[in-house]
Amino acid sequence: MTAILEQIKTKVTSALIKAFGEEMKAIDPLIAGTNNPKFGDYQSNVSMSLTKKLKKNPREIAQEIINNLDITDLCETPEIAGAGFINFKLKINYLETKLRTMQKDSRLGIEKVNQPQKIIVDFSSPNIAKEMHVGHLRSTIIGDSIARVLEFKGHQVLRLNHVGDWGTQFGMLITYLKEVYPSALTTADALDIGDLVTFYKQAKQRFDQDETFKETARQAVVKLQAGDEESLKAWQLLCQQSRREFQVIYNILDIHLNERGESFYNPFLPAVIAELESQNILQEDDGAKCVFLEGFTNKEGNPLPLIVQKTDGGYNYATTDLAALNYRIKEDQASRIIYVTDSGQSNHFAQVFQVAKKAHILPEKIEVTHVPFGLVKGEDGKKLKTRSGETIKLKDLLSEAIIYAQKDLETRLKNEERNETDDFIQNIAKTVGIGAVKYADLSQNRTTDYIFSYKKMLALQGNTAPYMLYAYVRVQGISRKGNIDFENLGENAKIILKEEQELILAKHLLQLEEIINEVEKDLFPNRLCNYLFELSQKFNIFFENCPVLQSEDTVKTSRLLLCDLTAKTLKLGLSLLGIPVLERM
RNA sequence: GGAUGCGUAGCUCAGUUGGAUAGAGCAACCGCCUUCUAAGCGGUCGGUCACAGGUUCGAGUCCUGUCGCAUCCGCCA
Repeated sequence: MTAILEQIKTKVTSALIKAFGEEMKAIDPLIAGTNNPKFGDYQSNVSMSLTKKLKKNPREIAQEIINNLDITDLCETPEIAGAGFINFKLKINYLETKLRTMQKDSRLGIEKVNQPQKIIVDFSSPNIAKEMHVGHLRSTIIGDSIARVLEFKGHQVLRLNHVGDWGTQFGMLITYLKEVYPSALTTADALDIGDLVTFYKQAKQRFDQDETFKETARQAVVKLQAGDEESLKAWQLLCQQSRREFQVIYNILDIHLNERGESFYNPFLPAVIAELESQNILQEDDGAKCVFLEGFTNKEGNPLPLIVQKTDGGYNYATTDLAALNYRIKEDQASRIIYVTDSGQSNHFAQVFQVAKKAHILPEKIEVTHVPFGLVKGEDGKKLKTRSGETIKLKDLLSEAIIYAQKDLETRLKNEERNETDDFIQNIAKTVGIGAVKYADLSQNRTTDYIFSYKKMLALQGNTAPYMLYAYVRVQGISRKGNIDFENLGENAKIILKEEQELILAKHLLQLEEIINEVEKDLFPNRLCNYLFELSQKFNIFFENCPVLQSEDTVKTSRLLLCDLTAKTLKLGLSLLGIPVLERM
């Protein structure tokens, strides 16, 4: 089943060719949804754009397009309006049969892509020996949703957790632990992860202040990178412990990832340098090996280098990223690579990609995309911190959301004099709490900073997870009350669209595929959120105005089908955001 | 100084390759539960789309400049 927009596009294009010749093949027919029902459901803006080319007035062009258009299966006769807009109004019986087809299909009529791509989504990426904190929230949630959408479309997705398990930080930590807590380097779990973080901070302080310590730490990195056994053992212990901690969070969030940290690429780093050298783009500057960049300058206006090997011989993250890119293209055979990191790294990625292109590591046909996102800020508009100024641990943030949701629920149960089991309450609190955190993040255009507020994300009205979940619950309420089995409404059950509210809901339901295709292409999950919010609103209006169970048979069946399709759409849409639904709440 | 992003209603934000009258939610005020979960629905109020030019049939959207905010800027990742 092809999205309606695509079908109209194809038909208008062939009408253009018929009317004005083969050269119209390259012209985008400029089809878009209308912003006002009086203009129908879709419009083409192409006539206005062709006036110069064809030396005719736009309404004339529009008329010729319509004369050559074969669209009677989809739409009423198109009308010309305003400056030369062509308005398309979908036929009701077309809507009815198409909706029924969707409702019967487990994928709701959405086809998988013809040519699946191998796509890498690089997201989450916490640092070993540190706890996951609020800074990892967005990458984890947005990356997961993007991966889910691409997987649903049938692509082969490799979800990579590029954990920070290598580099200067380990030299620092190992050197410091050797001094103050040597058993942590030889015994598993000798330290609590929280203490490890404390030691890490102290190590960082020493590193910044104490030159001798700095030098020892640097040597420790070199030793580690050279494969020193004692260092490797210590490093592995720290990694294992962190890994288990991360997994707790991933379990709560229901996120699956393949860990492939920076260390994985360690063996390939020298080859990167050799490659850059052989292509004559490597230069030495102040003892460091660099590639000089185009379009990046320092304060004096001189070109900025990308440093790939430090004066002490160590490698840094640019080197790792180049090696990773090379590996992902050559070994993983990825044709699209997506990096979900904060927008502060935009420069870095632009630089790495530039060098990779220059060095022929990155061919033209491979699509690499940095998917940037803004900061998480507190309600005061500043970077989110605890009251005492500490970074907020992700674990704490998530449990607080669950507690908040539970309190809300318990107040409501009390007011409504409902009695529910503890299991029921726990389950709802978790689903609503975690769903709210995810949804709040995903529903905002990711490029901007976003203000984190439990109160807003858990609000029962507005563009929030609870609102969406409630719409779903309402449908389930109908089936419970009426003892309805949605899967057994009869093969001949029909959707009949009569009321205004039914039509509005129906037309919106049909847009799902267009939206998912957009997210697949542009990687903005907030479009999907917006769609689901509008769907919920439209369903609620339908629910208020169109009684289901009390209606006479054919109307009742038709409305039940609409309810079911709405519920299925919400469930699928939310699942692509990583949010499960509830039967009751 | 340079790079990138942002500036839309009192607040939080949408706004699709430029398209017809710029949209939600919150807040404020007014209505609707003997009917499928009122965690809902309807209504009222609220805008020089930062500012100034430009491009064109048409600009919140594209270009130039100005102002403001944020993030980043050679050996951390």
